[in-house]
Amino acid sequence: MIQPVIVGPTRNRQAERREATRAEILEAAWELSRIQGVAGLSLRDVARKIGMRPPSLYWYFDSKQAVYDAMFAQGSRQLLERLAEQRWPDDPRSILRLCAQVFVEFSAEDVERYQLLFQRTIPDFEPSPESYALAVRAFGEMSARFAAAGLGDPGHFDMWTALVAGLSAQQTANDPGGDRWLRLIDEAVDMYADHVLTEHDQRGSR
Amino acid sequence: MIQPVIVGPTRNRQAERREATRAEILEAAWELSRIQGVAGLSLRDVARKIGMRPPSLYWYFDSKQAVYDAMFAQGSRQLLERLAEQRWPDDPRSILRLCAQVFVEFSAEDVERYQLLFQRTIPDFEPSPESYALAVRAFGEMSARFAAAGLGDPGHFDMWTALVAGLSAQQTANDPGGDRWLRLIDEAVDMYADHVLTEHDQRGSR
DNA sequence: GTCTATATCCAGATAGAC
DNA sequence: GTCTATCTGGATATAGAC
Repeated sequence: MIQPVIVGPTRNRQAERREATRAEILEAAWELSRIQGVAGLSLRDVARKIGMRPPSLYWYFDSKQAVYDAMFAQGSRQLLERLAEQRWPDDPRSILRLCAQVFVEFSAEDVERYQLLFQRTIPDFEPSPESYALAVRAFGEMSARFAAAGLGDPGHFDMWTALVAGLSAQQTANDPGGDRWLRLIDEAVDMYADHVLTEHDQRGSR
Repeated sequence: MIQPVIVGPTRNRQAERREATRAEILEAAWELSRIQGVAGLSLRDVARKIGMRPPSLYWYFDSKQAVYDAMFAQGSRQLLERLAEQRWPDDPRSILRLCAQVFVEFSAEDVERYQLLFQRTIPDFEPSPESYALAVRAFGEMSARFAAAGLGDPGHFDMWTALVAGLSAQQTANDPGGDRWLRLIDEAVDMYADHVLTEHDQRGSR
């Protein structure tokens, strides 16, 4: 889904073609990741899948790291889109519920994407600052929704990321394709909301 | 920490020596995993680290998978030990707190062990039934503590695993070596306990 | 038990022709 | 843009001597 950047009135057909092929490469990389795991991805297989020889890929990407980086950026952009296309409610509890649903479902629907974006388990891969900034922006969007719900406390947001990350991790690792943890989303949100939307500080009770 | 199985009065010194070397190999494997990631482990490096040539390892382990499997079993046994050595309180809330502390700290103190045991992200590795049974036993122990606290509902236990897995995942992935999520443990347990220890069913309020 | 030597295969990446 | 040919290095694993 990488869109070519059209800089002026002179559309560059070559650049467009190049971007299209880059997108094709990334699509093949994602498909293979879903079969053999994103950590087990090989450029040879990617090339074969799209009917190319491996060296030709290097005209489109400088290295395997660059492919991973583009995948990381693409995944982050997909999450940003997903967040942007929601009709956000006003009620704080509804905001929390929608936010959790979007994130956990986004995670569960593509385990390898989840792993690449959030688990950081691929040896020697770290996203570039530009790509990482996209992921940060996605969390910034969610955080902004929280602020809109009147939940500005950063500690509360950390607690929330732990909760949705946990549901996502358990769902993807222990019941992939099922809904054993997905169906706990609403209950988890209620638990969190009950904890966080009450005015009185409960820390005294520990 | 693999203990030799002493089958009778005739202690087999050879077998003991063999087990000691196996333990040495595993220790080296863990150390290298902490440097280059458990997914990036190579038997060449393991061999070099203990002053052997790579083929010699095959006298101790049939394959790389067997090494991973032994590491998996070892990690599970460590968690079982950790659970067994606690002095468990009677109060339900205290049980929950101790249980969360043990698990999250166990996860945070060794990211690679956490990844091998719970994230399942190594291409082509699946634990053997025997090793997996150890991990299941560890969760069984925790589940038994829950039952002792009067929390028999399996859905509640799933929610609890999500919560502690989330704290662990966020801590290990986003603040390794720090305590940004570790310090939320008690608050998380309170949140969970408030939710789960109340008698009235809160689902009607959704 | 540990070694040397080797088989087999795969990986990422580059040079340079066309 | 894509290819062939190749470099370089890595991996797991086996055969067989000692």
